[in-house]
Amino acid sequence: MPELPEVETVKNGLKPIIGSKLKGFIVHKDGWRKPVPVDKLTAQIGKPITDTYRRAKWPALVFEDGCLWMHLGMSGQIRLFNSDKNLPPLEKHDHIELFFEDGKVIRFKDERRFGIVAWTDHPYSEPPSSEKLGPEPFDPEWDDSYFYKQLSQYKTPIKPFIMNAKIVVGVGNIYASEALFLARISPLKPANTLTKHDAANLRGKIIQVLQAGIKGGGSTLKDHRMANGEIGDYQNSHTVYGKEGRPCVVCGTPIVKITQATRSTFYCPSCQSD
DNA sequence: CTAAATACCTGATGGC
DNA sequence: TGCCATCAGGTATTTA
Repeated sequence: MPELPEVETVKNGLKPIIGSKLKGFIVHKDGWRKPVPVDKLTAQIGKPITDTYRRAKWPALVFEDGCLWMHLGMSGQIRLFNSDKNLPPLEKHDHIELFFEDGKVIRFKDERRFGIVAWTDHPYSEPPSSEKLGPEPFDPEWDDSYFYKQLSQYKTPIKPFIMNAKIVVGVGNIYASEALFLARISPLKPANTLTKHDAANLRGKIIQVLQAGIKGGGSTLKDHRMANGEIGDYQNSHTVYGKEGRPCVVCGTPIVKITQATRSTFYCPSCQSD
């Protein structure tokens, strides 16, 4: 599911858990890419959630002395139930359950198990990403001159470039194609060939599509769910992603699908010509 | 150092 | 109906 808008939607939907104290948990299935931090979580029993948080595509439950991260991988869902009475039956890939003293329950489901459950000491710490993460797209630190300077240093095609979390976090395969379409920039264009005007334009469109995605509750292609189980809406606003062969909404030219860095890219070869 | 390829895992879909 | 190949929101690790 999860690019920035989907993770932000999940994080916001988990807000009602703030103030609830952890009562216990069950790991129905372990054997993830990283082991579930059972000892760290056990140490939090009796302690309250103080906030919910997001950094890049990592959502977290914040405790007084650390963060429980639940990265959603490609197919993860985090569901919040207000009462342990009349809980729906456990589903096949509900792998972890958190129980709270007030009866609330959080279930982490992940069919493909590309997700990661991890603990870091200190609230609002950086997530356990393997590489140092770049700036948040909505952070004023990520401005036009910073972005342009980054662009000028690499010849990587712009589409995989903006998906690189070292450059800016949160942009995944859907929103990268959508932002480039709005900016009328070819996904194949080398990063260092963008002008200052292109950079400012693209930065604005990235922010625009991410904000619109959040407003729409994220894009549900298959797995994305809000914390209350509802699907997102923003897939209905996609202009190019998944639209291969369909007419461009601007000029009518059929949308083309190509592969870049092993990922599908969709674009209008007319509006987004080199 | 960068950049590209591969691996991780389950399930849906389409061709034959 | 079955079997095989391909593809899917991401990222950590390996290979060049």
